[in-house]
Amino acid sequence: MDVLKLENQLCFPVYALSRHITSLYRPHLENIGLTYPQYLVMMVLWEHQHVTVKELGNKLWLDSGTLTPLLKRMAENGLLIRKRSEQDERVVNIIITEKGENLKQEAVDIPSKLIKELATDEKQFFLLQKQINQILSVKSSQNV
Amino acid sequence: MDVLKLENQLCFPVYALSRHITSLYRPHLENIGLTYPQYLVMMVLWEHQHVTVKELGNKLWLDSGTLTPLLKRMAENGLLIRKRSEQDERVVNIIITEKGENLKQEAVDIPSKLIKELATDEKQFFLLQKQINQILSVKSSQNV
DNA sequence: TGCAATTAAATTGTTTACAATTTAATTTTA
DNA sequence: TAAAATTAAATTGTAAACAATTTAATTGCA
Repeated sequence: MDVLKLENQLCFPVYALSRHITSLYRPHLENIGLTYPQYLVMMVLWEHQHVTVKELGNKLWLDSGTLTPLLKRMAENGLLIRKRSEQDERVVNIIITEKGENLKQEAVDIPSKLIKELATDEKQFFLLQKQINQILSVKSSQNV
Repeated sequence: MDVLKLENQLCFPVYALSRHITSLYRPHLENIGLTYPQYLVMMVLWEHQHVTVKELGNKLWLDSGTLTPLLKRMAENGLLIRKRSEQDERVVNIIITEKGENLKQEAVDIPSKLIKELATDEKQFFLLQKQINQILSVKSSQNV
């Protein structure tokens, strides 16, 4: 087996599926004014109301180089507030706003829509990780 | 189950794993002067020697907006030549150079290194897609 | 105590991604 | 055959990602 053939790669399907999933989310998230990484931030805030940038980075595996500009954009859109901690001036707290809280109602139907788009039924969705290649071949045949 | 909790997402692990894999590739690819998407292009060229931008886009699921600047950088690095087709002036052919061909020898050991870094043995690697969450939880515990 | 080490964000610079539009060439069809 | 439709790349603009560095605050320890 030629280990440098694209078809023999196991990493490429993960990379391609990740972008495919993001593209499925995009139209739904666009309706509520979010990008996919911003949606991930909102999910953390819907659960916790406030987190530090550091904590957010640990949960999403993103560093401040990615998060700082992303959170500034979200603050401009009124979804959260960036507030430097008074106990430790190095720390920046990210606090969800009323507008951010309200957005949850508009987002609540998105996951079920994604399930429908990614797979034919819920059961198949929960086997997703086992079926990366199969789903990619479906997308592939749709595109050709 | 709260469908908007991060821990209940099935798409986030795919997104996180994809970035994790890229970060594992990075030091190896840096040694031979490639980024991960550029490495994907080289794999196509090592197999086919020449392709059109359109064909490359179909294989990698990337559009000309991504590929054009990426291919220009690779052409600057001498890995390939961009040559507009004479039969159809709309088409741009991407042709691998001698330097690009020679790079394959330097890349040939990378996949086996990745297997070792992603999983403990080759068998486990081939179960990768079934184990996304498990591998992510390993990475998670390493990071905390 | 006071200086070195560590830590948290921010900044800088480069490289993807990708939507939307533009440009130029080729096909189709009225 | 000439205008309309289609196609392939390129361009423009925005938003991630992330390495490397910088800034400023806090901790640790000599």
